[in-house]
Amino acid sequence: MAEKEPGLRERTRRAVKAEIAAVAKRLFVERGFEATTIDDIAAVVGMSQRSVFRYFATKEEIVLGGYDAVLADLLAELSARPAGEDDLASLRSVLAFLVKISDPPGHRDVIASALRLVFETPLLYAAYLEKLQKMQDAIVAVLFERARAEGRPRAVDDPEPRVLVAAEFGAFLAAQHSWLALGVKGPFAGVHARAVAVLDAPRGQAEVAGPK
Amino acid sequence: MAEKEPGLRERTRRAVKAEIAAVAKRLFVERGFEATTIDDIAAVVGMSQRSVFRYFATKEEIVLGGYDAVLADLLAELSARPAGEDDLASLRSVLAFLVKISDPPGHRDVIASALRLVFETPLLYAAYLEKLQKMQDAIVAVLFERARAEGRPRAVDDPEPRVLVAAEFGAFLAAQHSWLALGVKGPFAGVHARAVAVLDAPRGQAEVAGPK
DNA sequence: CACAAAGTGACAGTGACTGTCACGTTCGAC
DNA sequence: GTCGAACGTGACAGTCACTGTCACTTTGTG
Repeated sequence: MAEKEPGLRERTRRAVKAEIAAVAKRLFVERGFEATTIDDIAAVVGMSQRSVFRYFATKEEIVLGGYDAVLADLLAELSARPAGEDDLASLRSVLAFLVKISDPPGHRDVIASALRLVFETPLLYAAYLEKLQKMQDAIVAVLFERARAEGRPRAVDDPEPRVLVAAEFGAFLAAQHSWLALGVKGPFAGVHARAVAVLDAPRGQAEVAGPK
Repeated sequence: MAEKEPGLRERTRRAVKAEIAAVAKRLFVERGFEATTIDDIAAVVGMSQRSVFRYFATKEEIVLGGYDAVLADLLAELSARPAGEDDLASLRSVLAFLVKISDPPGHRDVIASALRLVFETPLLYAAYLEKLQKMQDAIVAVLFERARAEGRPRAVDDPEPRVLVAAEFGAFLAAQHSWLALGVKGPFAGVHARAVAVLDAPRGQAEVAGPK
């Protein structure tokens, strides 16, 4: 629906967008997100403030805009799951995808500074939480729809899909925090696996001997 | 630390604050959050825009400011738990408190419109997510500290407390969504219990027969 | 080449929020 | 009771994210 072959216009647009984002991210990391104005960014890129807003709707989008594409990919991954697969299994494959792109090989230092920026800037952190929530809402909608299509419709107030999705995303976010606390060293997948293990541990008697 | 006996100055301050909040919430529900300016509110209350900002740091705080007190109560509840109690049990008592105040008897219609306002206004929803996250962060910090004080310190990158807390809060939020989807009918505690049951169900084979 | 669509700069405007200052009120010491 | 300090407020000016508009240029297309 939106996937045509590039086309020169679209390609320049993407290039400009990428340049703005690159410049902006650098300034944000150097001076801080709030201390950097859109005019600063526009000046460095060499365009008017108005034009920057033609590429990004908000200041936060400059940093987090990439997650719109991620959301689309997540949904694609989800609808590629075999019919009849249970929700948790589908969900985990979606999360595995998210985990994969959260630690692209060879870019760990870039990811680290970006992650730090987002987690340490309240405005960005709030926007990030909103993005994660949007992903969850979209996934939940698909799970409801899938249940309906497979002849086992769920009541509108059935909390199960929401809870499952929220728990998985909660573990994902917790893993990102732990990874950051660790200095973004080592593969994220390992940290995430430990987080998911907490979810899988039988409830009611927490305290499974932790790795030490 | 902040709990002294009222004192006239403090009492008037709280009264004014409550009046601003009451007026603002009415206007927000009537005209929408974004369509209502601080000047509108100031005009109705009969004060200057500047003065409104002396009571509330941001527009969102007018609606969500109450959660600062909730956070304090949550932490009080948590530190009142018996030493040695396992994290999940303590956590559940904290959540029970949150559930309780989320459905105060006799105010369900007020809660319903407030909940709808928050969930349907992106700006407010993001701010609400941020508040919930702040609560989680504070609770996680206490759990880490408690573990240290009890002689079983956790590694800084141990994801367990974060995951447990995130899962519980995820279930809470999911329950609020389900409650809203249901039209805010019936006790919230019931909806919440169903949500928590999903967490407690053994993993790996989701699909426990749902209520029908 | 012509023409419509798309991109841009310049300008003005809104609204959330902040700093500052002068003025009036109030609280506590005496 | 009174007086000075602390506090609350209105008025005003300023910043910054964001939006609408318009005239102008650039560019893809037939």
